[in-house]
Amino acid sequence: MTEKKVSARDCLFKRNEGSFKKSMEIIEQYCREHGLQLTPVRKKVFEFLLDEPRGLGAYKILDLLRLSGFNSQPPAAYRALDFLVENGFAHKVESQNLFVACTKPGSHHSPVFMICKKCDRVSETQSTSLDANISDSLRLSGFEIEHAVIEAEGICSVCAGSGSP
Amino acid sequence: MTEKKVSARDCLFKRNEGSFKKSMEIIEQYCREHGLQLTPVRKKVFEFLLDEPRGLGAYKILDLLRLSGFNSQPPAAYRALDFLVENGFAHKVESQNLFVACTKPGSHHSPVFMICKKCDRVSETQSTSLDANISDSLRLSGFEIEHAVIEAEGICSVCAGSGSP
DNA sequence: TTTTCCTATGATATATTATAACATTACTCG
DNA sequence: CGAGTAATGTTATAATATATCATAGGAAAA
Repeated sequence: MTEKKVSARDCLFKRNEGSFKKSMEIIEQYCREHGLQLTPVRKKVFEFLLDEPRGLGAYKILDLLRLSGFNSQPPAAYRALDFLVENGFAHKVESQNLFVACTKPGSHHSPVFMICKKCDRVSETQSTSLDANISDSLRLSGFEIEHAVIEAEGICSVCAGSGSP
Repeated sequence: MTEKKVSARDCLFKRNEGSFKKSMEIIEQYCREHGLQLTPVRKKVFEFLLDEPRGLGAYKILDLLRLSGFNSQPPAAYRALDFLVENGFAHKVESQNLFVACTKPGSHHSPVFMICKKCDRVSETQSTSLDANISDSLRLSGFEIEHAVIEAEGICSVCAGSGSP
């Protein structure tokens, strides 16, 4: 209960190269094993997401693609994002219209997001007990959950700890 | 294999006139007591929301306003919605870009939505135990929640045909 | 009463987010 | 090869949301 409180991706304010490489390797392997095509544009978009803990809007991604030599139109970005989201490599944060790399790529799960209003960082956790609670609570009302969007806005521990914004 | 969508109005639990009037009366009183101006356009938008359990998009509301003789532009709809949401009379369902009347107007709370994929009906609950769980879970990671978006997609009890609501 | 201020609304324009539709490429597999 | 599928290119447009400045209208101060 002491170790796994905060996702590594967000807790520290710097991306660590080890986990970056690891995430990329994980999805590369996953794609090989599942016959999925991790095409250049899809891989690039995943890189962008890995590199931005605050998440990226689709049009920001489009800009970045163009800067990287992909002369893309909106559908190119959305298609890459669709691929990443469908395969569990990324998530859409609905309340912000923004996309983030998944911290557990390839595993199907019900993510919980924490969005810091000060630093805009988006952290992801998987709270199984929370999921269970939601399921229980809503199942009591006879509702069969297929998917849950859980997004908390507030102040992250780092920003709360530091005196100034 | 396309399953026929059930019209929300054919759904079992129909909107009942008593609770409609009650909601309107509640927010009228609340506005009187708090010096808030429940102007014609604001009141009309709240009526639209009360009358549509599937929720309404901002531009649908704009259409309805025009049909009601308000010759409005988008900001008119968004301003009315801002007013209703800020004062706890309505909510935005982020994952659907759609607005619903609040079932507990005037009280500040953390709503949980259930969105049925078959009948599109949006139901709101307030799960205090759920809130507590989310708070606890995230507070463990040092995150201070200010607001939580919790939206479950699935099949409602009526559409599932599974027992009582 | 007139002025002042504040709130709400009107009106125009534009920003942002997302998808439809159809053409083309390219990859795989028989 | 040739047919079929997946991915991408391309154009256009839909859907959602906000910025900005102008106008109106009532409450309250002067």
